Amino acid sequence: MNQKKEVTIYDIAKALNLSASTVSRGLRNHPAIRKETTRKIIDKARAMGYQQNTFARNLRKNRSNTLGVILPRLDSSFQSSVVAGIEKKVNQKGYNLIISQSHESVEKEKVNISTMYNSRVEGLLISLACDTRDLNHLDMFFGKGIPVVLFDRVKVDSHYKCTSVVIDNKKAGYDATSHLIEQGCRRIMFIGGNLVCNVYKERFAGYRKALAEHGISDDKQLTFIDILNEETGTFAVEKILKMDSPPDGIFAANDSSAVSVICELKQHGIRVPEDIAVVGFNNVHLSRVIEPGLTTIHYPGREMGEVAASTLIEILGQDYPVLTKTIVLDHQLVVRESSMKKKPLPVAG
Amino acid sequence: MNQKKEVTIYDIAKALNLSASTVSRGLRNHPAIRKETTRKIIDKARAMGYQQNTFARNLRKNRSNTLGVILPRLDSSFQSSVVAGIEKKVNQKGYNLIISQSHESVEKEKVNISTMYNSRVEGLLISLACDTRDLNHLDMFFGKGIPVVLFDRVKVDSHYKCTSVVIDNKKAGYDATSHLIEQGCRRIMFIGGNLVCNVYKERFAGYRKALAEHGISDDKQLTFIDILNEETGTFAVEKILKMDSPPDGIFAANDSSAVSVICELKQHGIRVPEDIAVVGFNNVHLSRVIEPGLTTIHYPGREMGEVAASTLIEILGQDYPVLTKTIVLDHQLVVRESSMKKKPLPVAG
DNA sequence: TTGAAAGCGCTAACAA
DNA sequence: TTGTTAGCGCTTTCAA
Repeated sequence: MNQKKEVTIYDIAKALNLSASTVSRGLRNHPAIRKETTRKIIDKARAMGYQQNTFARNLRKNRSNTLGVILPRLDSSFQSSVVAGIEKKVNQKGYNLIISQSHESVEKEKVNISTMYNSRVEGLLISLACDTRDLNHLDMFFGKGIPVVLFDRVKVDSHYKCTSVVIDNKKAGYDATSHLIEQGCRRIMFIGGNLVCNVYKERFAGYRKALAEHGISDDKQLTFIDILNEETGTFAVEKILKMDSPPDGIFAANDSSAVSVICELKQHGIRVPEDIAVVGFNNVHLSRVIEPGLTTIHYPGREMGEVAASTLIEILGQDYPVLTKTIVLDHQLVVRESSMKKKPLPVAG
Repeated sequence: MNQKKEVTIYDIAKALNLSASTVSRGLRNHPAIRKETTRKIIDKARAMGYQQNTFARNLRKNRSNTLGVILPRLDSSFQSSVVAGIEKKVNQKGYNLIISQSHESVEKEKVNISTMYNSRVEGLLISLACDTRDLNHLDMFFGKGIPVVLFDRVKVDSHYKCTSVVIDNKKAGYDATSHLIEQGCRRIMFIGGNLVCNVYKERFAGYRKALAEHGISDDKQLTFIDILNEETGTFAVEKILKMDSPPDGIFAANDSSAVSVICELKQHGIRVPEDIAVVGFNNVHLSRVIEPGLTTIHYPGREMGEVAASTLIEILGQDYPVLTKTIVLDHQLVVRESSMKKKPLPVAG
């Protein structure tokens, strides 16, 4: 396929009886070229169907004009909204974007990082796989001074200089748990993902802090760690059913697990929130649709993507950028029926 | 940033007292090079931190090793699962992937197409914006023989040669509507998006065919065309409430609108399925969570992405590829409670 | 205001 | 089995 010879600046030069350098300048609107000449060059280029050869340009200028994103999975409603935000910003600023998924595995993540490096991305946006324990595999980027911006799933490591965009997960976990306590819950179960991952670790820390502050002793039995997805509920509820003294509240570290827990509880005739109140995390669309409506932490995915992308692009434009900034976005507790033990049920929000 | 001089094959050649071409060959495991030499070259390259320069290689070989995807939006649970499938396959085959969103606008789509073209993608995967009326803006690709694979939102145009991956939307619309008729519905409302878009147009055609076959005259009042999203229900139900003889069934051309319709109906005390039965389209996770469970058309997003990507890569590998193939994936009607007027409600599936 | 020439790093045809 | 050489298309320095 794709045989036809490309039109080059030499072809344009010949057609116009100019030199290639003049054409090159004209095409980029160089001030040293006479307006008329520039005009002629651009017209001719269009007429001949000229298309600039990015490789030659990049080779010459040693720039790729491309940014990379690596994230655990694209088919997650939260993560895809983050990428949507990233893509929008990056595109706006005239960069290209290459994307890959780590499928929640450090090993795949390493491969992706190499690929990005070899593609000579000028900057990298990354949300870590849940089993990533350190940032060593990003060494090649740090070593060459290619800026890396971590978002959402980050790792703080004083050794490496990079920017992060996050929310205050500990505070959010604290807010969620405190809300359950205010609603009268005393035995609150935590359902979370791999604690190697900052988001779950911190949400868990916030949960424990809230319990401690209210003098509630924390019962190991009430900690349930697993992969969080649409099946989490099956296993979590199975565990609950076997307990001598079951929980009266659940804080699940993401919405899909929270929703699956609610579905499963309902199937076993356990009432939500009367028997067990539930709070989730993320405020995905689902949480407004399920009955009872899911109380959850709202958390701006699209915005997080836009901020991460803007920050990276900003760094790229600076000669002496600050590389260790941490940007913390706001979160809010959105109260719906799934946690309202006290007041009469309001209309779904 | 990024000042350090790169290691090139010349540096390796010098260090090893070889020529650059030998190094180039060794690096790619060329059979003509002695095993021992190859080994030495590779070791040295690693030791020196050599990183191959893709631009020079691409410039020389006139290949980019990159594929492009353009789709309406990344933050849609269906579309993001398609991209997830695409990314996986493309990555597996060693290509890079660049992605952009048209935000459902032909104009943005045109810009994206140009960018992809300028990035010299070797092939393009595209799901059209809903207001795209023809494929003229893809001319540059066809003209240069760069293969284009359309998926999901396609346009059939005998003028252009390209491959499509779709489902049989008309049949699916027919299936959905027939099911409602079997359940005893006689006044069935169609809720769809812009009919310029093949998926809505065909689902509508299937709907009308089913009505016609059952001798149900079709009432213009029962056709509701709008942007399909989480707010569609508000407007659709508003219309229903004003009708003299309201529908007893609704076929909504995607799940998010179907779900929003159900929520809105319930809020107005209209029972689903008793008063109005509802069928959606896509089988997103949501449809299993809402109550009553949403009857819908299952439609394999991830698989569609994988098939589209594989097809494109296959074409790229052929000297005389067949470019006008249409691949039709299976769909199935998934029956849940939202449409079960007749039988007692089964357990949610 | 324009042109000549060198070179970015790599590959491949041809020669040895 | 290895080396020589030319050139992919562009930008940029230096000269005119």
